[in-house]
Amino acid sequence: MPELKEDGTRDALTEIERRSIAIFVDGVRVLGLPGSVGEIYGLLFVSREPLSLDDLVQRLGISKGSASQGLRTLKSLGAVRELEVVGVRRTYFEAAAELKPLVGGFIREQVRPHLESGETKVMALQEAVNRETDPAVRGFFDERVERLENWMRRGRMVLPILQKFLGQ
Amino acid sequence: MPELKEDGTRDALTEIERRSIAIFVDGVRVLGLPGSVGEIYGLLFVSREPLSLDDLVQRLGISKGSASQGLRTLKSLGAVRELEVVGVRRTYFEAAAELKPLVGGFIREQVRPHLESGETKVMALQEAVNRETDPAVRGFFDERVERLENWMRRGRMVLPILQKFLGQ
DNA sequence: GTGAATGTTCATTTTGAATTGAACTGGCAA
DNA sequence: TTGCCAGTTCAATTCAAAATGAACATTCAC
Repeated sequence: MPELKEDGTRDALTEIERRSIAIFVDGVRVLGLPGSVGEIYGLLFVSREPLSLDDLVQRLGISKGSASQGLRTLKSLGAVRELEVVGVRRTYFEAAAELKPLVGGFIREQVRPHLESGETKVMALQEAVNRETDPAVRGFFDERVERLENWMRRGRMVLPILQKFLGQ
Repeated sequence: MPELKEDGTRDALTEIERRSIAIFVDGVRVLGLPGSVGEIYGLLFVSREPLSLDDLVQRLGISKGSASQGLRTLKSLGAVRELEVVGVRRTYFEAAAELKPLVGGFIREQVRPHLESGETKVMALQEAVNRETDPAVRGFFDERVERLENWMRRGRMVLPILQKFLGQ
């Protein structure tokens, strides 16, 4: 059930807002993040004024829970800036729209952890292969493990290149 | 319900097979592909003999439907080679384990389509913005659209760099 | 302090993607 | 021709991730 303002109405999204949201919902889905994160970022991206959590809840018709969790994710990625206004309790958010920190945040939060868990798993495979004694079989498995290690190495090396290229 | 051999048994996976599968299930999940695709590739990757669809069904305990669909995906990515043996109807598969074509296949099948649909959406946003008349508002939206176009451009440009770096 | 406003957490529900499995297709063999 | 084998398709089911919303903090205002 969509959340409504106290008067029971809800400001409809403009076409521009809807199109921006559509772009980022798709974008974050590709990156493996939930759609609500894309909705929030997409709306902030075309907002001239910063928005509060309650603004997001009302305009997007999502739950407070989703908005809170989505904002947490965006903060961890460095994709939103938090604006503390003196004398006002509510915190406001705006989109951080510079590519470099976005790419950096994504690599740090999403890519590196996966790479690392992959490396752990390859090491475990390596050990299982070391227990193999038949030399013919062993040669084949060694080649496979070596290949995986090579892929991992390239994965690690490509990240700084990506950052350099996409940053600024 | 897992598929069984006619005698009701099923060859258990070796530790090496299980570890390889675990690596690739994770790997393909990150890329947004279903886990069964990772299971199939993971098993093929450490198989010294090519395997048939029925072999995969039996060893992995997945349905014929999953195996068929998974193999189709892997073929489209160029991640498996099909071996036609003369006089034998069954077709056999082996893992294509060279990084370059894998990266190329992934970019062609998964990345480019998303990039293109993104570009279409940005164009639609552009048009909506063009209908905006208030000059102050217009300036802000123009800057946002320009930024998106810049991101798309970089996305397109980074692909060949990735390919060059990961290929060979 | 107390109450109201803001935001978080998490058990439950919902939703959509993955998987199943039965029906089907196409081709080969006898 | 008939029957069988290998593989595909797709409607129905299952399952995991996302979203909800009510209960729970926290903090500010008075």
